[in-house]
Amino acid sequence: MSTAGKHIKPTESELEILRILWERGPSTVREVHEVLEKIKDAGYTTTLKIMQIMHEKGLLQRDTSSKTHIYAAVVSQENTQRQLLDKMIDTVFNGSASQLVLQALGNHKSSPEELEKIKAYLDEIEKQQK
Amino acid sequence: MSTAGKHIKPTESELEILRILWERGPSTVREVHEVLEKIKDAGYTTTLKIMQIMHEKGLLQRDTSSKTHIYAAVVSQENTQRQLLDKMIDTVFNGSASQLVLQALGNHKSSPEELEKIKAYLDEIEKQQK
DNA sequence: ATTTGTTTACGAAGATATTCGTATATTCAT
DNA sequence: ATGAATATACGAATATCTTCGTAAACAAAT
Repeated sequence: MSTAGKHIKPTESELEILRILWERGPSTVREVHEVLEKIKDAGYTTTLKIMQIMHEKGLLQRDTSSKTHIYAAVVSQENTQRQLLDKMIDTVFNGSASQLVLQALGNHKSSPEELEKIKAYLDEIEKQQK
Repeated sequence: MSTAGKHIKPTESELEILRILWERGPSTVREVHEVLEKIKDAGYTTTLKIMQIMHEKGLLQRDTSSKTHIYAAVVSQENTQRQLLDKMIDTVFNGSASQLVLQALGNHKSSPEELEKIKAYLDEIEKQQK
């Protein structure tokens, strides 16, 4: 099964670490922890432990060739986003993606450029459906 | 603090029950359980327990005037949707609502009517921004 | 009134997530 | 080589969620 097909369910803590790894690319525990500390207070071994567990679960891969291991996300940000979004649409928005879209647009200021991008995308979808 | 301001975090099981209560309105444990059974196998006392806990947490209110208690959601569906969506935008989509919107539109077939509705809504937003 | 069925209350077991102390191993500077 | 700093490994405590068995309260039927 490819990465795209995996159905993953990172916990809150795991998601925080994934975000850092997506942002930074492959990193050591220390590097991840230093970023994490800024938004959360946790001990170093806590971060280490979670990353080890994530590795066991297959969420992270690690390079142990040097003493200081280097971890990297196995799952892509996009796939994770899609999975979590799909689940939210299903369980929170009764399966209606457009209901979610309307909520999202209503409660967040989007720039005119972003709105245009969305409209252009809608046009594209409509064309394809014809 | 009003209902709108509460920051709630229902668990998976709690969300399932909330959905049923939003759909049905105030209901007994038995009524909720019978719906729940269709999508999940769980014992009656399990459903009861979760609803009792939800009541303790303030997620549900209950009417104990008759022997068979009647439970109702304290939080509205819309507020819950907004809260969970906000959190997802923040933690999964790096704060970009439009990024989420594009994902949602891309991965779900929406009907032409729904797409039109979204476009109309976008037009409205743009007008307001002028 | 006794039985039968339904409901709530209580408590505890099992599962998972989170946290961290401590031990062990490794590296590096002296 | 010895000591200081840093890394990993391990295990356990704590918290939360989920599940359900059992008991007690209550209601309805016979």
